[in-house]
Amino acid sequence: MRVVIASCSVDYEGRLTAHLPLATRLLMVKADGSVLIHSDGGSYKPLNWMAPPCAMAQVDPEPEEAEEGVRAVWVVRHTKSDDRLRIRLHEIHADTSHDLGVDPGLVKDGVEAHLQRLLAEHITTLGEGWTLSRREYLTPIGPVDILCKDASGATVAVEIKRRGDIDGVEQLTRYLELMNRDPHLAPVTGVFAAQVIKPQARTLAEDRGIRCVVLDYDELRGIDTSAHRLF
Amino acid sequence: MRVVIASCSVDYEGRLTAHLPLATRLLMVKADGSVLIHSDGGSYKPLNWMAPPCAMAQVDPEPEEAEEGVRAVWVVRHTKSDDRLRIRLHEIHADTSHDLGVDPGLVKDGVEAHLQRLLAEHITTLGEGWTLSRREYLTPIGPVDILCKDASGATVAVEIKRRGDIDGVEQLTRYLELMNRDPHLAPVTGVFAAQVIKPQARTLAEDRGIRCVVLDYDELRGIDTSAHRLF
DNA sequence: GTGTTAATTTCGGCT
DNA sequence: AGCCGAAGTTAACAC
Repeated sequence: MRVVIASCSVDYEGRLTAHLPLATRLLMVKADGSVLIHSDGGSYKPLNWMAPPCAMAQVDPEPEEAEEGVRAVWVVRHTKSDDRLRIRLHEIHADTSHDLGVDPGLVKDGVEAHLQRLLAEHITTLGEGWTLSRREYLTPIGPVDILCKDASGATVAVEIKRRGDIDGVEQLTRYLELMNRDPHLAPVTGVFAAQVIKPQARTLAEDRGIRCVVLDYDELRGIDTSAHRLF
Repeated sequence: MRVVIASCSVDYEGRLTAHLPLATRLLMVKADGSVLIHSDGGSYKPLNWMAPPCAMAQVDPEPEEAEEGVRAVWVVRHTKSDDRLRIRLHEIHADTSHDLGVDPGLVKDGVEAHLQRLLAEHITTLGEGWTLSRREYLTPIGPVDILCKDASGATVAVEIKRRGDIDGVEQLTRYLELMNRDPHLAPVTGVFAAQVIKPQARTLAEDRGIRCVVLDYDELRGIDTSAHRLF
């Protein structure tokens, strides 16, 4: 990885056109050729960048650029699309390279898949006497997160989200429409389960006869929260 | 901005739990206290990070950590939520700081807002004799991008996307349902306009009687594409 | 490889 | 400040 601290201006042309005026920034060139241009604030998103696969070439400044104090010009081109980045370097404050090797990668825990597994294991959270039929029940238009039966034996489709938005309600609605056309399955009712349900999503869901359930991750997970205190 | 190259392991606890095994990485500490942990690949998203507002404190390694070769431990805590990051530094290869100043920020051109303005200005792109009624026509469930009339004077709602996906069709469908319930507006037909329309979105739209139109940005913009060649 | 869905999304606009 | 929709989204997963 190459790290350069320099004052620079940048132009991007591709899916849109964008320009960065002259200022001091951090330029990161990764082993795969990708380039990141970071300022000293904001969040993890760079001001500008080029995603791999791409290639960087250092070219001579145009005469006009040289007059304006440009010492070097990097042209970065995407290999597949015609996205391109022109970085004009003025003053270079630092330029170092380091061999980082391949990263073993991030290990995650606690995302939607976990919510789904936990809810499947504790399906009675949705109601006394409910039973699990299938997880990831495949339909031609996508997988239904959980298919179960309520106490009366009626089929229920459950859509699980971390954050319950209008999109999730639409998704569940499509599944329900499809399944209710199948005489082997119909009638199927819906449950929209999420850690947070947005008011608009709740309104839409209830208007369509879909029940909303707010999930408590820690409650579902149980009492094994005490172990492995790192902080 | 502080830039550190070091072998490290990282644990995150917050909205989820995540762990990074020991490896050499780049650590970026920005002026606002935010921390980014980058590997030498992937794209602009860091392996792990802490968003501002947050604060970093260097603490002593636990005895076990010291035995494993940990030279320093950074604990980064988010100021508002209880998200936290524990970074264990083993070998430190570089540690530099630079004053970057405030960034003037990115100037963009060519996103959805531009498409909408251009199409509104050239509404006859959709058909001879069509006329613009309103841009951003507000409904209780959101704004309709463009409301116009076709050559026969019938009302048409236009949804504009850069990339036409199934979501956009659902959005337009909701607007159409709502507007067609209003006797002052009905009947309203729909046009789904985008630079690219995905096959599934097209199928869904046409199945619902919504016309699909592919927009050519350069064509809408006119012939002033020749100026300002940077590449 | 293509398409679909989630994300510690981030970012901007508007109410 | 909160809500909603877009993003040069990126990333993971299924087909």
